[in-house]
Amino acid sequence: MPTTIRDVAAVAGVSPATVSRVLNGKQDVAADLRRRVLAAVTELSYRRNGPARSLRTRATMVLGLIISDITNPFFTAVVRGAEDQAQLAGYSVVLANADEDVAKEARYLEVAAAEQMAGVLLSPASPRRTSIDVLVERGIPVVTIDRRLTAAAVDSVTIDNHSAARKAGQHLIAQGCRRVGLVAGPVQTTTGASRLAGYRAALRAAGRAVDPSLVAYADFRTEGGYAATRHLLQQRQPPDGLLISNNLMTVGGLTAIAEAGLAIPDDIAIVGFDDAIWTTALRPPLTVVAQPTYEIGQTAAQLLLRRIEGEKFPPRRVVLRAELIVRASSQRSTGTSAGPTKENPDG
Amino acid sequence: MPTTIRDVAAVAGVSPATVSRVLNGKQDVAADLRRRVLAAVTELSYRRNGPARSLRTRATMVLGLIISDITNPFFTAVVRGAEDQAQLAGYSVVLANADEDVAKEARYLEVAAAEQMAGVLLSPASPRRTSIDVLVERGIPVVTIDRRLTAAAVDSVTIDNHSAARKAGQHLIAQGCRRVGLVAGPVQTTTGASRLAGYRAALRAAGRAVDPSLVAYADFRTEGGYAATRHLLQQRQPPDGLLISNNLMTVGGLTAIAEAGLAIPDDIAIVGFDDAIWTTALRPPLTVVAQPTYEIGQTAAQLLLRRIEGEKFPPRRVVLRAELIVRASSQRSTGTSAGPTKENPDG
DNA sequence: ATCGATTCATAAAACGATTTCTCATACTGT
DNA sequence: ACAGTATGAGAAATCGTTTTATGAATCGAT
Repeated sequence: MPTTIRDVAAVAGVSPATVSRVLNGKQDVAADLRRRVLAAVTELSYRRNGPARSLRTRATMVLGLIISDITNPFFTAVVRGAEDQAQLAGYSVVLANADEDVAKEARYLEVAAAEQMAGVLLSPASPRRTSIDVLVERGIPVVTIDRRLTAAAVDSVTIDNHSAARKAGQHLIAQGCRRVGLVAGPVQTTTGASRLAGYRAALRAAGRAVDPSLVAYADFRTEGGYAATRHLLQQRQPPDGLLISNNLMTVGGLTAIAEAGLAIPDDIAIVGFDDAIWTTALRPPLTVVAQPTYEIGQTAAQLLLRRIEGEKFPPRRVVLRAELIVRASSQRSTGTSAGPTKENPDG
Repeated sequence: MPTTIRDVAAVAGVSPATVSRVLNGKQDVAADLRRRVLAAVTELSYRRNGPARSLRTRATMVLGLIISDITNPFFTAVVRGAEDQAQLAGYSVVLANADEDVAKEARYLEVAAAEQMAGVLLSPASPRRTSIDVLVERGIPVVTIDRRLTAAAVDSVTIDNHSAARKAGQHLIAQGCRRVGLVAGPVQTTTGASRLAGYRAALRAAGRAVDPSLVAYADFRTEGGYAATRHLLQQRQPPDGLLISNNLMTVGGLTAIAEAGLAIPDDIAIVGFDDAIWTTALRPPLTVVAQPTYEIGQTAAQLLLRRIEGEKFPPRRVVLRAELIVRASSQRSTGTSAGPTKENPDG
């Protein structure tokens, strides 16, 4: 039923081999033959059979994109960058949602291998327990995004989490916050750990002690952020400035703060991670560490495509710069020369 | 280099045919042979070659998911539902972002046909100009989500947009809003049109005239929502209640309202569409028409899988119920017995 | 005018699985 | 004990494309 390359060849009066060459732009085919073939193709509205092609060439035009949480707007923006870039090169993108689950992730990596995908973009659920051996064995290139793997020597595209978190912390200190807290992500992810380290560096740079009671750990999810923030606010000496390590947790954190009846930024100044669309709809608008999400996806896809083309170079670690966007949620009316305004309810 | 079915057959001391039968659970294979095959499979860590399999069976285990805007959280939630469901049945999901562009969409539909995908989930960019003929010709089933196609007789999963918008409108009226406005989506989408119709129905049911100056049209995007809302607020008689037809436009609308210095809900009561994660982080929390996003994806995938299995039934139009979640952004202190509080700036 | 070099198209062999068709073996019933 | 029937396994064809190896034809140069 479906038209094959033979049908096209018959209509054009040539052999299947010639049709194949025309379609792939290979070698030289006489101009008139090429025209006849192209005419036949459009006449029959012929489309190559992908699987047959893949079988023969031992390669698909498909990139796997295994991300750890598809509901996180950060990743969807990354997906968009990768997808646009892939499409430019004629590749399509297969999306898989590993849900921060190493087992589920492993299953998808196997699928990628079985389907002979051209390459895989991966935000590993764990830097140590995630194994990409299945792909490496088969020569399928991998680029990790947002996070790194400890063992494997593969390309990665991340942001400078440490310095971003440090800058955010220093900003809060400069705004006059006496007790700067942190809602940290899982320390077993490289992002979680780096942001925690950056926060600590900011405190040290300001000559302050790192008070463990000002750090709460959560799981990068909304509920986790809510619980962690609540916990911090219930301390005897709650924070008057808070850095939250990702956008979902920020949503939870803001809810907890609102429930506690605290005013932002005067009772507590807030800096979040990731510049989601809704940050400017908040009152006050949210100060954030903006990650170049689209660019992350784009860069990672470019790197992957170069590997797929067979280009050789030592594993590259691309680190993109995150930017602190200061908005009202962290700007104290009191400014740097802050007096003792700690117990100052909103007027 | 990669191990094939012949290698497995050799190790197990059987024919490739038997290996195939074991792997597909076909017919009866003697227990001891089956054991030997399975042992060989694990020993060689053999994985079937997907393309070869697809070539022979003329079917892939891949579902295409072509959505109109991947940055819209509504769709990512849908994706998640579909993806979970597909995975349960052993299918993987290929994601494509059509960007509300009919041409780009057409290209992806062609790819789906060429790759012989098992089925396609689609949120059509246009009810009329989107053509799924390429797929229908090849017998590839299609289920549309969120929107419908006028011409094609395919299954669809949508929500009851009309009644949802009507209920939202009636709620605003019940809250004492005198001038209920609408930020409408593109009328060429079925969702945009239905929500507009539902809004009008609410006004008519309350015995009010439909004032065209209270309706602004936009494109389902943030910037569009911002511009449309600004436009409405600049009217001589601006709305004191506003229904916004999707979540991205709501973000823009809220920004415009904040810039105008209006207080929610007293100056203007707001109801948005889609219960995104951030709606509860807003102050006041946002009243929304909550769509069962995950369930939409799930149901659509189930329907598609049944079609793929070859089940026959007349085209089904599944309509899921959306729910109005009333929060503070629409609850007037004045209640139903509202007095003339129209020109009341925030205190 | 002939030879050699070049161009361009075809025939046929892969690619790795599934599946039809065939056949050997064992088993049942009389 | 024998004919007939299940039963299970193998040989080989097939899916639609790419690609190598082969060969025909054209052209230029001596």
